[in-house]
Parts: sequence; C-alpha cells; structure tokens
Amino acid sequence: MKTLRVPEATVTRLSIYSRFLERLDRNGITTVSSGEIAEGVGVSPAQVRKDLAYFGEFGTRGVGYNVKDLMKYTLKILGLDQTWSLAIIGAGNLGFALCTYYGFNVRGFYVAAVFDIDPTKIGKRIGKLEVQPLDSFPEVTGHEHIRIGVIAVPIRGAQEVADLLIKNGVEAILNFAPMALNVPDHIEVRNVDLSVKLEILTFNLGFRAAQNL
Amino acid sequence: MKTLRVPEATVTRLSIYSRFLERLDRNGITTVSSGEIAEGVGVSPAQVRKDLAYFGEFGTRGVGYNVKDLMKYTLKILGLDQTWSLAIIGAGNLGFALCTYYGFNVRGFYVAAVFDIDPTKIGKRIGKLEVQPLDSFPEVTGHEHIRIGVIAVPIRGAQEVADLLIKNGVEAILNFAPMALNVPDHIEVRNVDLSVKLEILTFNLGFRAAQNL
DNA sequence: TAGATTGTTAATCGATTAACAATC
DNA sequence: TAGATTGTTAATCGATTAACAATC
Repeated sequence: MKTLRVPEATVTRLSIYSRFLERLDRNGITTVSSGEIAEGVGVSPAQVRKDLAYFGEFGTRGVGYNVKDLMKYTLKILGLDQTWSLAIIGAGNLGFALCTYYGFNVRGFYVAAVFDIDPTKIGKRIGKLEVQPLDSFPEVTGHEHIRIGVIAVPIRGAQEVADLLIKNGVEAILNFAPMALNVPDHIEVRNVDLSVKLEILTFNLGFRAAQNL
Repeated sequence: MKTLRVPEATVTRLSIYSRFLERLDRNGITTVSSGEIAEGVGVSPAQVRKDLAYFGEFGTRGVGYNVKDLMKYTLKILGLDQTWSLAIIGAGNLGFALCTYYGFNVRGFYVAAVFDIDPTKIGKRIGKLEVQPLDSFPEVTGHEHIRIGVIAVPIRGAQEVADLLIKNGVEAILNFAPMALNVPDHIEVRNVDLSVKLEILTFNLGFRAAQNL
C-alpha cells in the first residue's frame, strides 16, 4: 500500500474543517462547496480540496460536498469515530479548566481521571471526578487503558510526569507546560503553549509601530 | 529601509527560544551555542541561526551566544520589553485559568480586567480582579488603553465579543473559541484551539494502527 | 595556531496556489 | 445543454537544510 505522507498542516486544517462542518450540520445545512468551507475557516478553496484529496474523493463535481457525510469522513480520518479516554495531570486552574472543557466532550474525548501531587488538591471534586494522587496512576488507570495523557503541571514537574505516563503505557501526550519534553521516538507529543500566540500578537503590534516610524 | 518579511514560524520559535533562554539564565548558564538551543527546544542548529539572522548578529563566532544578552534581544524583538495589559472576556473555567495563568505574568502580561455577561459570574472575584459586566467594557478600560483582548467565551458569543472589542479600540485578539472570527484587516487575530493538537494525536495513533494492519 | 561556532549563501525540500479537464 | 464545482496536475512560492567561509 502506498503510504502518502500527510502534512501536519493538513491534519490541523482537517480538524478545523471538521468543526466547521459540525456547525453547518447543526444549522441544518446539507451541502457545501470547497469555496464556502474556505470562506468559513479562512483558507483558500484549492487548499480545502487538496487537503481532502489526501484521503479520498468526497465531493460531487458541479455540486459540492454533502455536509453530514463529509463531517463523518473527517471525524473518521481524525480517529474520532471512537471515544478517547484522557488522563489529566495537574489539578490547578488550567487542569480544572481542561477537565471541564466542553470542547473536548463534544469531540468525543472523555476525561477518565485527574491527578495531582498536591495533598491540598487530592480528593477535591471536579465534576464527577475526584482528584487522585499521582502515585496511584497505575492502579487508577489499570483497568482501562489510557493512551493519551494531558500534562497541566508547572515546568519543573513536567518531565517527571511525562516519564511516569510513558512508563505506564501512555502513547501520546498533550503538553501544556511551556518546555520541550524528552521522550522516546515512539511517543507522540504535541505542545500547547498559551503564550506563544500572544507573543506573535505583541510582535506584530510592535512591528507595526516600527513601520510607522 | 528594507523590510524583510519574517515568517510566522520564525516568530513562534523565537518565543520558544526566549523561554528556553530564560530557563538557562535562571540556572546560571552564561553562554550557549545554536546547537544547544536547538537540542533544548527540538529544532536544528541551522534553524536557530537562520531565525536569529532575521534580526541581527547576536553571537560570537567560535564561542556562541551570551545567554542574558540573547534573552534580552529576543524579548525586545517580541515586544516584551514592556508590560502588556490584557482584557479577558469570559469568566468560565477557561477564563478563570487564563486570568491566573502564571505563564502570562512571567512574560510581562498583566490581566487588567475580566468580563462576562452571566449575572451569576459578575462580581465574583478572581485574584485581585472582580468580574465586570461586559457592557461596562468601555468605562472599565477607558482610562487605560487595552490593545489586546482574550476571548474565552463559547462559540455562540465569540463574534459579538470580537465586534465589541474592536469597536472599543482593541487591536489584537487571542481567540480561544474554536471558530474563525470575522474582523477588519487591521486587526490581528490568532486562535488557540485546545482540541486541534489533541486531534493530531488521535490522527497519528489511528494512522499508526492502520500501518500495522 | 587549532578548534569551535557563527552568519550566510546555495541547494533542497515541501507546501500552497493556479489552472483546467472531468463531470455532475 | 450551460453552469458549477470537483479532483488533480503543474507552477510557484517559501521555508528548511546543508555547507562553508569568516572569525573568535
């Protein structure tokens, strides 16, 4: 089988198209063109068609795409035709927000457990969950295999948490600590750095000011 | 003056280098090479040198870079040689986490005000701040000009909030609602979508499974 | 001087865009 | 049929990498 490499930028946009299609579907729209998707998410129509072409032919020439079908296809491609259990490590304000984040639920993610090392946080309730001591990660997650861990601890604890997760069979990590984690090659890591985009804004505002001089 | 266009990917990495340099500096390290920076943040040494070259010559051949100096340069370039006041719109769990996010403070961001439309949230305290009714945005921010707004409201309210911010002189928006905002050309917008990276992980995990078949 | 590392150019690689035949 | 829109190829654009002279 020919394995075409899919650019990560394509997968990123696919996730965004997918969300947009859900919105169209909720609004009762049944058909959409690449141009309308492009307009809705802020890319070019050719980009939309090229991205989709990595995975198959989903449209009808002269007509466009069936919203519900394309939505299902994108979900399938992204692996969201199943529920994913997450473990969130860190029950601070960010961990709390992630545990209760509606945007995860709506996309088929399910927070199975939350952990912290801070005794004042352990036992606290977050929705239906109770914050567990990090030590108990193996037992707590033992019966249901957790493949994805979310790190929401300060920089100083992040690497240690990553090591623990990996030792316990976690295969992918979403890291909110603003640092690079050291992990084996077979572990997938993506960082979400809340400051980076803010600093792109300040860079651009400053740059704009410099242009005016 | 020759205006060289700086790729956004370069600015993104600059923000990451900057954080890494702060960490080195905190650990008392005084000199660093492009190779060590590269190693520390997960890019190539050539990439590091190329990125820095957009802005000047900061190193010494045969030696490397002075950590403290390079750190200051990167902060300056990113516009972080000043404090930026932010307004956060949305005092739900995510808004709360952003208000109290240490990573903003440490980079010179200051949350000047928080707003919501929900009467049950208005008046609630978040640290030293009190949640204000969104209507009062003009008065509250009147005396100190807020150039950057952070949107942490659900999709259905996001566009309306963006319009209000822009009407009141906000120049840049960091948008956590997973949708594309419609704004005039002169407004800078960057989206932080908490699900996208998670979906890259599920895509890759699913893809890996497919390879094994 | 010898070794190390930068700054920068040229080569490579990959992603986006434009264009259009296919086709509903 | 005429109009619309896809799927796909080729052209363009831009970013990354490799290589090396400059130089500490």
